[in-house]
Amino acid sequence: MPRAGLTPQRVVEEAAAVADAAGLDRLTLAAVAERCGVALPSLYKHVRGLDGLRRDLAVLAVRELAATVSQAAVGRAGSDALHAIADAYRAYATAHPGRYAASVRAPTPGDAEHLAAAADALAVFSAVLAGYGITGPDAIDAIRGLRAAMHGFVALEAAGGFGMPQSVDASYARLVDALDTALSTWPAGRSTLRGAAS
Amino acid sequence: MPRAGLTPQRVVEEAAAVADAAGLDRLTLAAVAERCGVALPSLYKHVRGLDGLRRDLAVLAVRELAATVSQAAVGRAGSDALHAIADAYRAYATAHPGRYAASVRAPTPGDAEHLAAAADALAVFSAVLAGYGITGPDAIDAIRGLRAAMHGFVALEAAGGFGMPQSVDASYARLVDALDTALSTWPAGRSTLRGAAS
DNA sequence: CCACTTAGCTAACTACACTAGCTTTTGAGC
DNA sequence: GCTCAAAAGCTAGTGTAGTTAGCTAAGTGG
Repeated sequence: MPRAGLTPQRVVEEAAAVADAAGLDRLTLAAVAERCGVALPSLYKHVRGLDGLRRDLAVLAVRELAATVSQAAVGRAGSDALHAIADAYRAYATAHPGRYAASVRAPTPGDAEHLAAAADALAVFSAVLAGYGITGPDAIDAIRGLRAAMHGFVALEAAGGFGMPQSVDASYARLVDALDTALSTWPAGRSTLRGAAS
Repeated sequence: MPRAGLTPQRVVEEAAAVADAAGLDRLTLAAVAERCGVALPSLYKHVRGLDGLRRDLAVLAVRELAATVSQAAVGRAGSDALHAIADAYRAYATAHPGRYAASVRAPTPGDAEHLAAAADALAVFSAVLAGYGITGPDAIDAIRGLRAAMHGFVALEAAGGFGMPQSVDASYARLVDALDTALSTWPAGRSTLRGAAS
C-alpha cells in the first residue's frame, strides 16, 4: 500500500475546500478522506476527529482572515481604513463561506495557537480604531459593535436573508458609513455608565 | 399499542425544547422522538424529516420573535422604540438560543407560511423606521443594517465570541445608540448611488 | 358494523464517526 | 546495508442517526 504522504496541513486544506464547496455543516470526514485519497480512519493519524478538524479549520480561517484584513488596512487610516477592512472582511466571507463559518467558533480557553490567531485579528481592528482616537479599554465596545455589524451582515447574506431586489453591496456600504459616523463621534464618557462586568 | 396523540405542533414544540437545551446543531429526530415518547420513524407521520422539522421550527421561531419584538414596540417611537425592539430581540435570542438559530434560515421561495411570518417580522422593523422618517424602498438598507447589527451581536455572543471581561449589555446598548444616531441622520440621497440590483 | 384513514410500530438500509488492532513503509542509527 | 522502532495506512467492527417500506391497530364516517 503506497503512502499518500498526508500532513495535518494538507488534511485541513482539503477540509477547507469541502467546507467552502458544500457548507460547514456538510463537512464530513468521509468527504475529506475521499479528497485525500485515503480511507476515513487514516485521517485520525493527522487530526483529532471531526471536532478537532473543525477547530483546526477555525485556526486556519482566523489566520487567513486576519492576514487579508490586515493587508487591506496597510497605508490607510480612519474612514478609508474602515471601509477597506470591512470590504476585505466581507470579500473573504463570500469567497470562502465554509472557512468563514468555521472562523466564528470561539477558541477553547487553553488553546494558545487559536487564541493567538484571534488576538492577531483583533489587533487589526484595534489599530483602525486607534485611527479614530479610540483606544484602550474604551475600544472594547467599539470592536464588539464593528464585529457584530460585519459578521451579522455577511452571515445573513450567506443565509440568503436579503430577499429584496436591492443592491446588497450598497446596503453594506451604507452600514459601514453608519459605523464610520458612529466611530467618529464615539462618546468616551458612555463607558462609565457600564453595568457590572460579565 | 396505545396512541400518543401527537400533532405536528407538539412535535415542533419538543424540537424547540431540544434545540434550546442542546443547540440547533444537536437537534436530532432521535431526541425529539424520545421526548414525545414515540419511536423515531413515527415522527414521519407529522413532520417531513429532519429538514422539514428545522423548517417548521424556523417558522415557529420567526413568529415568536416577531410577536415579542412587536409587543416591545407598542406605544413607543423613535429611539425609545429602537432600544425596546433591540433589547427584546436579544432577550429572545438569549432565552431561546436554539429557536433563534433556527429562525435565521431563509424561507424557501414557494413557502407561503414561512414568507408570511418573515414579512410580519419585517413589518415591525419598518414601523420603527417610519418613526425615524425612513420609509419605502429607502428603508431596505436601514432594515438590513439593523438586522445585521442585532443578529451579529447575538450570534457572536452565543458563540462565546466576547471574551473580554467587560459588560456585554453595555456594549450592546452602545451599538444600539450608534444605530439610533445613524438612523436619525439617515442620508436619503445615498440610495441613488446604488449599483445594479441583485 | 364495516370500511377507510391514520398513528404508531418493527425491520432494514445507508451514511458517518470512531476505536481496535494489524501491516507496511520509512527513516535513523549502527 | 541491516535492524528496528515509529508512524502511516489499512480492514473490521461498533454505535448513532436518518430514512423508507410495509405491517398492525386504533379511531372515524357511513
